[in-house]
Amino acid sequence: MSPSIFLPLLRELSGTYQAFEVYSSAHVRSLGLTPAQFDIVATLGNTHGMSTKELGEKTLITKGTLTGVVDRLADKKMVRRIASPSDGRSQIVQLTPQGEKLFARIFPAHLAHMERAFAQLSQKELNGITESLRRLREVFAAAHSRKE
Amino acid sequence: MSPSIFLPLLRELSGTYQAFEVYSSAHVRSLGLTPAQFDIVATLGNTHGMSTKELGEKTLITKGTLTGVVDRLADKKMVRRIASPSDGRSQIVQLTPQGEKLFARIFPAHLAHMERAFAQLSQKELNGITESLRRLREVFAAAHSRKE
DNA sequence: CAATGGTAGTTCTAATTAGAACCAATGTCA
DNA sequence: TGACATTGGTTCTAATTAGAACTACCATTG
Repeated sequence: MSPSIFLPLLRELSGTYQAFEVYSSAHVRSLGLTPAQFDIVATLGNTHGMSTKELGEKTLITKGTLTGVVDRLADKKMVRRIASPSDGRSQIVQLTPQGEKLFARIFPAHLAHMERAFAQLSQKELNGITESLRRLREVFAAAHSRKE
Repeated sequence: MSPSIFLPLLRELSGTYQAFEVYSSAHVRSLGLTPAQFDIVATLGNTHGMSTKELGEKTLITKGTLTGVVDRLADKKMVRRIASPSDGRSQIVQLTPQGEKLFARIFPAHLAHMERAFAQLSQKELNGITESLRRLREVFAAAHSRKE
């Protein structure tokens, strides 16, 4: 296989993700949160909280990073940590009432912002793109699990 | 439009990019470079150098970040900065002979690593995914340029 | 040619990032 | 039960990140 065959795909993947980041994170910052903080608040919204581990899995934020992000949200009184009743090692992170209010204010606003972008896509296009992404993810996951 | 319609796409985009990062950057680090540094070396390879501005456009690295990344590569004697002959504000960044050797060693190795992942995809799948990414990028770019 | 506005890079700050080392709690298994 | 590996979180370090303010250098226009 000639290498140049998949290089355009990689460039497009980086460029597309970058375009998403620029569009999304500018809006998130205008709401007063960093993208990582928004991710946490959005994930905790409408739940009773979850362990740091689970939060990391859902947000794709590494555990080492997560400690700092949660620390900063806790400083702002938006989340709190409570001990897990079932596992002495585990912390449950949950929104405070103030965090709930924040969630209610910014989450719909951000959804509306993203919706303005996606209005350009038909349902069929949307599904096709999602499927392409899923396939590509599988490819990397499979290659990764072959461990080399 | 119900919001939930595009959320799976966004999750998939993040997840796919993350899977790519994990697969690619673990290998890059094993070669002794950070992903950003690799990006710079790969972009400068087989050229006579380019301005910091151009380098930033090709690698999608912000100019503020770029200064530090190039600094570190310059510390390792892999790149050097020379004044632009035509523009007094501009710097040309180029690989040193040592940097060229590094490029020759790691670029093909990394390409081969990526190729192991892409071997699973047919040419047709590859084109389809690339097209999906391009379309999605357009959507964000268009929404972004409408400035809101 | 002087004023003015734009551009290329650097610097600064706050935050995120991955990865590795570490600690405490948990699970396993003989 | 007692050794031992595993797991959840924190801590530490080096690097990247975006964004904003700043400097130096163009370029344009009157």
